Amino acid sequence: MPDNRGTRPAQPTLRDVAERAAVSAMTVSRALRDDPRVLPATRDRVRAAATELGYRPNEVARSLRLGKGSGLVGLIVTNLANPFYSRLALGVDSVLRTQGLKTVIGNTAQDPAAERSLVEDLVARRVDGIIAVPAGPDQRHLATAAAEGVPVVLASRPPEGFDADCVLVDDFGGAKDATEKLIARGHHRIGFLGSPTAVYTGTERLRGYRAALTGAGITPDDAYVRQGQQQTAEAARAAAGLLSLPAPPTALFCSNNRNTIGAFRAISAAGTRTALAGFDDFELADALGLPLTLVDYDIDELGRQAGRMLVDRTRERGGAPRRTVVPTHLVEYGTTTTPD
Amino acid sequence: MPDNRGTRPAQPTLRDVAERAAVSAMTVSRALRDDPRVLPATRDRVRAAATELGYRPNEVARSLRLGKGSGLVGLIVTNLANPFYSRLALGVDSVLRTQGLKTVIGNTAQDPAAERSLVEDLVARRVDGIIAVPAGPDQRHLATAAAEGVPVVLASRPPEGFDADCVLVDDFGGAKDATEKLIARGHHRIGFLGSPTAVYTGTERLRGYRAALTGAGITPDDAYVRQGQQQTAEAARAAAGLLSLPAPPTALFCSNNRNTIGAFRAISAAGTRTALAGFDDFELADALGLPLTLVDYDIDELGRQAGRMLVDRTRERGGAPRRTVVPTHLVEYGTTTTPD
DNA sequence: CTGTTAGCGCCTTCAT
DNA sequence: ATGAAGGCGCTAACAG
Repeated sequence: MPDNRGTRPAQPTLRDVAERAAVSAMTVSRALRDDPRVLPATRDRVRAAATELGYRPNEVARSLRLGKGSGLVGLIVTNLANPFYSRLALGVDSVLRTQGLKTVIGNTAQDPAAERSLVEDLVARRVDGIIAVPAGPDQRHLATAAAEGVPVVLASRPPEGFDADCVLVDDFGGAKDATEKLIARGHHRIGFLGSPTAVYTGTERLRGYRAALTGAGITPDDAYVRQGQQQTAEAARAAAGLLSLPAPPTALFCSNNRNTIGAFRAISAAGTRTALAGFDDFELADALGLPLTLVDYDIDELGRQAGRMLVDRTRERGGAPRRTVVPTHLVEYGTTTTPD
Repeated sequence: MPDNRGTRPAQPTLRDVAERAAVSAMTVSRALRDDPRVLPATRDRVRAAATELGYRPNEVARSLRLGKGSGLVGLIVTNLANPFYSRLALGVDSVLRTQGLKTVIGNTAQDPAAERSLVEDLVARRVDGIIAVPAGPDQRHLATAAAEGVPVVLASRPPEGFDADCVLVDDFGGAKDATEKLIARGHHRIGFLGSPTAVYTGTERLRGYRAALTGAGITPDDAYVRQGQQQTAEAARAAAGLLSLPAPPTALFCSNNRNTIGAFRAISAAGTRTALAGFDDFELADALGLPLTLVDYDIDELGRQAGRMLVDRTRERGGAPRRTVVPTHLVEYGTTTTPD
């Protein structure tokens, strides 16, 4: 991998400003940071010199000297194009920016190797912390970072194999609620479409779905379960598969918005009256001309809580790891069908 | 604004590793970077010591010493929650990462002051460049950064008042094509819904809309033009306003996806057969049960080109500013209505 | 109020 | 093949 950090034309330094203002570098340093010990007249002179030279403090040097972090917090997500992650990022940033911290977003595109190298790079840059939505079950790179004293907060998944703060969604409860709603409407054969099995949120939501069935005296049937779809096209194919079973499900529960949208397309194409429910709200869900039950929750709040936890952790290291859970609620769009 | 960069527990440095491996710091530095001048045996010993200590090279110190950039590129956008910007970010990052550069995303939430301070911070961190989608017409902060030698690339808007590379979309042509399509279907009274007037893309698209009308011998009527809507709700209100005119437009052209979606909602609510066209494709556009003509273009490519331009610029400073334009094409969803 | 000294962690240069 | 000196730009600590 080529190292392309550019050769920068030399920028003026403290000393250049000092020379021009006929003071010492130290005085410039103080004047520019509004140290009250500097004579107002001197301060103004220094300021003027700095402006004339177009002086910019070098945050890199400052950071090194202060021996603290860089004022940066790394946020690791798998796919920024998913509105879920971009909203999360905004929530995180809204909190961090009030604390003078900058958010560096790293996109891993689901690649564990990319995630690992990203973490290493962030640690090397001495970030003040890392907020991550880990892609896979192997979190050793995060464990290492945490062990080296970098505050780590996980969002939407719990830590595996080490201790860290985390902010979760009520995956189990939300999935159970939505499935129960379908059951209450008279559905017995309910299909499940979900993300890869290795993903925590996926398995929790599957658990919730099964719990709802069991609680209603319905035996979960794995023939109605399709897991592993990440894109809407795959999800549509999986849904079509379920719909063409000899005894097709009369309702589908989808564990995330990619699967819900895919299922919607499959149902539209098949022309059936299959009821649809899913995890995650999404734009235009109300305009699809199909009844839809969605498990909604405050993504921004998820991000804000993650940001707050990280800030707390930069202040008080040590202490037991904290875990909070963001609640979910059901949203209904259109009118819901009942089985024939 | 509190400065919350955390106090980090001391991490092992080169010297710590040197002591443990019983060599000098210099040798450690070389060994860790695979300098061939180091005896393999020594190198292994050093490596072992580094691992045992959990040593991580300090990128901050490295960066300072090398006197080059930080290996970071700042990307400034107004609203990450808009899929347009998150896709752009992915396109940019896909190019930069192959060059060993990291993308730092800054969200300004349309606030010019936030944008200014973001630029300053990036310059202070000695980023290797800045890619920006400026929020407003005042670009002096970017001009300053450029003048100080930081490569600046603008995406989707041209530089105002200074020279810089930029990557644009064929705003004029796309808007003209879409409007002509509506005209070809027999529409004469065509409304326009757009973003704030100060935004370049908005004015270009308005120009395209007007050019199509004029070209067809229709006199543009400002009574059919509504500008300034940023959110779908405002756009829906503006569209409803047009639809309730004495002689309502039989078709609407929207200058971005927020306005298109708002217009869609207004048309649905009003129950009219108003034809709809807009700039930007969006997910589920095909599922709205309404005919829709959209101006589509490759956002990722926009990002990739911006990334490439920046990389080029870090290598060869100087030279005339470059400007490229990403082409657009029309996409049709559903069947299109003709005026009564 | 201002200046001097020293050093953050690393790497270039020049010895050895 | 390895090491010692010096300094990147900045600031804390201690003069004066």
